[in-house]
Amino acid sequence: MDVTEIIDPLNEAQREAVTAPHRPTLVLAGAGSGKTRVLVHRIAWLIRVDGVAPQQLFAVTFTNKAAAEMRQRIEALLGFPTRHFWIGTFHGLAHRLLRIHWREARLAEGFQIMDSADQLRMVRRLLRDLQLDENEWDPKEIQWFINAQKDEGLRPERVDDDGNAGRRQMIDLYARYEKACAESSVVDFAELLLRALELLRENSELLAQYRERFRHLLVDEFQDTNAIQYDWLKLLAGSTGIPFVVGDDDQSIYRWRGARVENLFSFQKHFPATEVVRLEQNYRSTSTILKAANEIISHNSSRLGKNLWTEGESGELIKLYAAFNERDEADFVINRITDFINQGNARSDVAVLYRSNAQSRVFEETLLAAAIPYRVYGGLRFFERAEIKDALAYLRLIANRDDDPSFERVVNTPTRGIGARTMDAVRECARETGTSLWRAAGSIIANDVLPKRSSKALWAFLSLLDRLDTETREMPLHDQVREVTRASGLIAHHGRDGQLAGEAKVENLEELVSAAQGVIQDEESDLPPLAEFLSYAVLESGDAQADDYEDSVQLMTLHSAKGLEFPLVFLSGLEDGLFPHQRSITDAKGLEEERRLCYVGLTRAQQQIYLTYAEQRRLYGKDNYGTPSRFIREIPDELMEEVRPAMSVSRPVYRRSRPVQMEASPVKLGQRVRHGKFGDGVVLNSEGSGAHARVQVNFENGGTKWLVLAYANLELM
DNA sequence: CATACAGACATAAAC
DNA sequence: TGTCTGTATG
Repeated sequence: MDVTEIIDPLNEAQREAVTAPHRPTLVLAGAGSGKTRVLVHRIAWLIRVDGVAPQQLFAVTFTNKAAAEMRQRIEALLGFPTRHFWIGTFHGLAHRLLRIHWREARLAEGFQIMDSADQLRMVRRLLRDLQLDENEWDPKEIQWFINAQKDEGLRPERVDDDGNAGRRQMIDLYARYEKACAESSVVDFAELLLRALELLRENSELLAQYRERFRHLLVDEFQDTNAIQYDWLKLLAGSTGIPFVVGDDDQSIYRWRGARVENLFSFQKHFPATEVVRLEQNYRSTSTILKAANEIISHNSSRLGKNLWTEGESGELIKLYAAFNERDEADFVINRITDFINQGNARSDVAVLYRSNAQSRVFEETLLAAAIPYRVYGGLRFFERAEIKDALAYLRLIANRDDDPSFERVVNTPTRGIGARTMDAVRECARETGTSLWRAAGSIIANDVLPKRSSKALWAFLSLLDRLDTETREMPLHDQVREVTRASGLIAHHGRDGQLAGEAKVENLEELVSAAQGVIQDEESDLPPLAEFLSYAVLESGDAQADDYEDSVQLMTLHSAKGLEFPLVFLSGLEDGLFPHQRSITDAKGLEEERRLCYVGLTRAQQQIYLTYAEQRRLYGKDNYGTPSRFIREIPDELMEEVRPAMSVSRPVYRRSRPVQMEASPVKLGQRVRHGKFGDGVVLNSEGSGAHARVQVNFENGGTKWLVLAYANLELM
């Protein structure tokens, strides 16, 4: 067996991880240390050397992009297709399980998935039905609440109201929301995970079957897992499964989205025989950049601890530019970019990073003025565009008539004389009889309670859908999609307006037809092509500007930069209040996450990084006078040089001042402590105060533990 | 029923 | 400040 291909390109630590014995393995992989490579080679090793069958693998990532890249690299290494491998996102794999076992999961066969926008509409409708004021009950907040509970694995019955009336109302809304979802046979993203978890938890035979099958559970970006995702892993692993997780606590930047770095800390405790491998050699950045990154992140306390190093050169110093205002900042950045391009470099080798999306505007305007092509990450994606969602709503209704959110969306799009009064009557009827809008509409027509004209319009809509269903059922998917966009009147509707925008919408609808052509059938879940396409549209809605192949400068938030790398990086808006963001600045955990974000930003750069801040910044129409970010101060002077435009009056170089200490908790994160029984360790986390204060300690001789401060008798060192 | 206008809203975002 | 959403209006 030729294993050189798998082993040769690896360094010692990577090799140790890839060839690790079949027991729980935790790979702590620093930025640019070859994390994906390790996962890919591990899978190849398991198959080629250890004789593991592909169907015994269960490999999870967070994005479709990461899953696709993993697939592609495995195929390149193994030389055969991985179509039937269980490699995908948590949501994608959960969905696959639910499609196979929809009956056991108590779902309708044709259940549909709602995206966050659909979910918000659903919440709004619920509030309207209950006649609750949207100003008092913020739909977004309710949506957030519901998702947060689901992310923690909590059904309404199990959420504690803390004796708080407002909270009780939220819980009630959550319960009603669940009921509405069930009546419409729709599930939201969090529901996919929770339902799949419950499916396995409540069906011991199924669980046994899958435990037997999936022996090797591989998880990418483990620091980003939330409570249910970790529960999933633990449940599926049982005592026989072999988890192999890769993560970096220093790159955990999604706490606000439910991610728990703690999962990384408690992994060893849950899987006692865990082998830990640290990947600390970096292949991406110059040593100057790495030193700065290491230095910054060392100001964080709750860390497992890692130190990146490189065999590479020290490279250029980090450049710091103090701009007068945000326009000056953009001018400076774009001038540097112009120089870089004029030296013969590709535009796509440059990234401009910022903390919040609002900052992109000035850069866009300046790039536009300089006629430099650019690409902004984020924004509306193809399957999220209004006209596409309209078309999908028709298709969803064909697949599942009870899909209320879709019904609401298109009953009167394009307009067909079904107004607010008619819909009020339909909703009222649906609520009273506890059925879907579709059924309610049918019975309202039958009972003849509406004015003739309204009744006729409603009937026309119902029969349009029935007709579309029967007439297109036997067609190939893309023909069905084409026919639906035409017969629904959507094409005519957008084509009619004669505007450029309308033309683009028609083109998008045509694009949807081609997208339908490319759908690949999942053999195991055996979905009809339409259902396959619809779930693909929600779960894999793709990039915002997928069609942009022109060589262009990359503009994105720090969050979307994670996982990417560029020879030249600009880290902009380094002002206290902007980065770190105002809303995280007063909270120790929030601030540490901001610092990790800064660490992520720095480690994106391969050769050169510029840090910029503005002394004055106009944001949302208001002028702000910021102080330079504290993160700048945390970089040693000798790694940085201040640059100023040739013409400007010289000013004193920005001086470091004492960092401000802010910490309410009795024991500081990062504090070294000694315990009578467990020995020495480092405080990773803390919660509560006074008699209830607890701290999480990472002990040197194995494992992390939560201890009640009042009893633990910890000795501070 | 399309258009105009007022008002809300702006941390980050994958599925 | 600019954009998006919902509603008032002709």
